[in-house]
Amino acid sequence: MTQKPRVSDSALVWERPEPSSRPAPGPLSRERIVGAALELADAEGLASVSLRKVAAALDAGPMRLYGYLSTKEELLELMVDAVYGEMVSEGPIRGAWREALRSMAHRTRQAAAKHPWLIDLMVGRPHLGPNALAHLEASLASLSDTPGFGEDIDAVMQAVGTVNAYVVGALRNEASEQRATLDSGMNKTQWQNATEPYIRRMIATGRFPTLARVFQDATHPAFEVVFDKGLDCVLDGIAARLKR
Amino acid sequence: MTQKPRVSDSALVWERPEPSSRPAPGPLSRERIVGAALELADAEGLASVSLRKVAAALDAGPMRLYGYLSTKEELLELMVDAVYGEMVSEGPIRGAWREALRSMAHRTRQAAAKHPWLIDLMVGRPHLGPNALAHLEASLASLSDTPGFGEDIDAVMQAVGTVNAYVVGALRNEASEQRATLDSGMNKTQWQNATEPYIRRMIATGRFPTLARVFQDATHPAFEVVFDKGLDCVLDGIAARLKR
DNA sequence: TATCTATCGATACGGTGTATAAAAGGGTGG
DNA sequence: CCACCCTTTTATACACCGTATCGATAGATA
Repeated sequence: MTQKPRVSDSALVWERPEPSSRPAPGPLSRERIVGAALELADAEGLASVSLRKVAAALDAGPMRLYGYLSTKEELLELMVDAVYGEMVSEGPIRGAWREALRSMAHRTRQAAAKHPWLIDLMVGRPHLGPNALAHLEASLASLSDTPGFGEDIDAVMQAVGTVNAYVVGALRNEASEQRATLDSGMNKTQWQNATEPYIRRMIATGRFPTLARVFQDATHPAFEVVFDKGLDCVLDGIAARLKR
Repeated sequence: MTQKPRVSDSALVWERPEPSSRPAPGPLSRERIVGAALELADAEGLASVSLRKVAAALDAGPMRLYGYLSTKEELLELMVDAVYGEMVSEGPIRGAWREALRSMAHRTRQAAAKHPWLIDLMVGRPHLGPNALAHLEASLASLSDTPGFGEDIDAVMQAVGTVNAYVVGALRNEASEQRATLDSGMNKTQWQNATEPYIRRMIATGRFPTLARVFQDATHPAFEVVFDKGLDCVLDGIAARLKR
């Protein structure tokens, strides 16, 4: 049985790279499994994270993973918690409540930028892993000992929850807008060229006058600006309820 | 080839119901397809919405659907837009900007309550269907002619976007918390009994002092209360930025 | 009525998560 | 040192998925 040569590789050994260091077939661990899953997700998207592929990346059969996980869902939870770990390891949160909440939000946003699949996994599943709890604890702590909140633990919880809700929703917005361009094989201008005529035609029906004004007159700021403005808005709301 | 009898049915014709009026094998339409998909999703969850099952519900082969859709993704988009249609058909939005935004948020929340799968489909995909645009138009319109916003279309867009982001994030929170109990075959108390000891053990490590306080001292209000408080908070933030 | 064409359906392919059971491996008792 | 048992790993298999391909079929047109 002759091996089919891979045309993508050079024919000469000398300029052919070594077979990208496969992880030694040695012992497995949850950490290594999650690591492989993260790499796969970062490189090829969440859809490519299948138990078979993750296992293959570790030179193992799919069923081997079931010694460490009992469900694919658990693998996904571990992936989310691993990212929370990255966020927590950036160090403690400094500043008064407003700065604290803002930097929590920015950390999440950075994590979602680094791992575009994160936001998809954050929705639809509660975050109970140790790192997620640590992240939450950090948020709560930096609020609970700030002038204004004092002992009102309910207000702290409410504030953190509201900001988190906004952050998740806003990141989803960004993600779905960016993904629609990139995910479907099109590049950005291709997608714009595909959807803009549609929007323009819809507007031409006259049924969406305000939308038309948005389309024509509005300055469409960068994602980050929109995110920060909305965040400031939420923070203003918290501030307003604080001094009462 | 003898047909295997379905044990769930009575053996006697007399008390056996007629085969629940299958939709005549007649002509298909996008509307009928989406309707079948909605029914399936409402009854058995989003995971049961497969092209095969949807087609079967219409007495058709799976491939038949590809005359009306070119992808399962398109079916999902149509489902979302159908729900937007329900929301829009509840009539125009009344009141000044604050009431308007509040009722938009509540409409979305009601829709998500009626269709638990909705929030899963709202994330990860832009809402460009005609009904989604109508819903957005309604929001924008009711803000753009309200004292305070006046001509500032950017402010209108920002306000609507922020509220929408919060709503989606908050609904995701509710959904994932509720789903964790119901979705995994457990009922509510089962799930609580499964997770509470874990949380308690994590707290016992002493690494989460603030979380511990939340667990013990906080009053855990109903979902709706939390939602409304957060919403009011966001609205306060908008109000604060308005008078400036 | 005959032919063309658009639609539909059967089949098939490659993929998925995971249940089941055989195989292999390592540690322990005889 | 061998035989046994138990745990870990692997092979196989199942049911299901989205959808590409292509022959059958039926409706419309010449």
